[in-house]
Amino acid sequence: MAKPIDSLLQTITSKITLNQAEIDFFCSLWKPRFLKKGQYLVQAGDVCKYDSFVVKGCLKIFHTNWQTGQEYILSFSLEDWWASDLESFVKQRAATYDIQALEDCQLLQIDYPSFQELLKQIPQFERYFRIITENYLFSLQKRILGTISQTKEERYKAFIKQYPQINKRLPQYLIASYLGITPEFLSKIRSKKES
Amino acid sequence: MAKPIDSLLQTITSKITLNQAEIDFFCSLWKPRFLKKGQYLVQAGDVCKYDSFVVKGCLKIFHTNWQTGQEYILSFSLEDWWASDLESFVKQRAATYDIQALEDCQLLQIDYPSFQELLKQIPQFERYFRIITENYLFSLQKRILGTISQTKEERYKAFIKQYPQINKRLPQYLIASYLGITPEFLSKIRSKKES
DNA sequence: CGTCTATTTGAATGTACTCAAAAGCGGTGG
DNA sequence: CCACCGCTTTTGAGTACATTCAAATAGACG
Repeated sequence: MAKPIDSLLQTITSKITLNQAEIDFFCSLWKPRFLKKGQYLVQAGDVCKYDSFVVKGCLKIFHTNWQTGQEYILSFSLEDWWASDLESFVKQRAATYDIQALEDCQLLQIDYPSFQELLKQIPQFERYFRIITENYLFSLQKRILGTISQTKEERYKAFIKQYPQINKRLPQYLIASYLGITPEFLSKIRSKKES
Repeated sequence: MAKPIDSLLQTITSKITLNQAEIDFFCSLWKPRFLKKGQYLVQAGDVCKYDSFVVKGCLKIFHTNWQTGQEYILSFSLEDWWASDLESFVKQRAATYDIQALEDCQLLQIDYPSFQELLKQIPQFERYFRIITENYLFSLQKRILGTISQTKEERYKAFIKQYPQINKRLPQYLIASYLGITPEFLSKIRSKKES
């Protein structure tokens, strides 16, 4: 039966090759963590002590405007992806984002000292995290181009094409927040398409 | 008298420490390149063969919609920053962006094999490029939050606050393209502020 | 001075939002 | 089993934000 660590290990070894001693060391650094739906993984203002890998479940990374109480979702973290305020984690500074579980979640966590030790002991991870950071960056560049070149309706259509499973899995008001549109307007877009 | 390579070296050594042999090796990998205003550094469809450091001048990285001919500026590259289609460079695939000089430019370039050799010979650079990639990523995250949470007028105000020098240096229609607004509307925003 | 390009201005239009009310939907307890 | 509660989605009217298009003005450069 598959252990939680296996999905993390598989994600890693699809990009870099490790020997058994490295695998054992790597696996020893991660601790399981469970979150109930609604629980916070990180709260803005705190230092993000852990980088978390999502084994099962789904979270939102968002910013809250304290003037209006309005939430803006920066991204969702689903299975086989990461959930952290990366800037807070790598600089060990106060987080600017909140991270909250949208479903019951199973995570694997590494703390900052262990993360530094990992990079030191197995320098390949320096490369690994450079590459996944780059790939995330490329997706953000595409998203920015979308926001400056498309109408909100076009952005929604592109979203359901790229992430059909997220669109089905999450309520409309969260999708709307991610896209930067009102739930009412998203409702109108959706009803338009079916006619 | 300062050589072009000095500004690159200073940027690098502000984050990592190199010995003299490493400095010499590093400097040997970069070749100067000059561009006249209007010249292309990269054209969409080509493979981005070089990573370029901007010693002097200014370029735009943009995407062209072939249906409409409309250009959308992803970012500007000014002194002490980089100009490349990073995804094209690191994966040696066809570029999706064009890069064009907005002024006469002085660059330093490294080709892909030399870049790989640099990472291999001096693994510290693996770390260095991970860190600057992360920092660029954080700025993109903030930009995305801006696009989903602010009106276009608010985005312009945030832009001039963050990049007053770019706002003065470049014509309005380029700023408008970067912000994803029309030049006419930007004109109206600007005239409003002065009243 | 003339030409080319960039900016400004205004009217008409389109896109998306606000606000309010109604309808849908899932869970819980009587 | 149904009634009620809380939360999400839908719908519509009115409004605000931003665009399009066209024409006038301003600036840069030879």
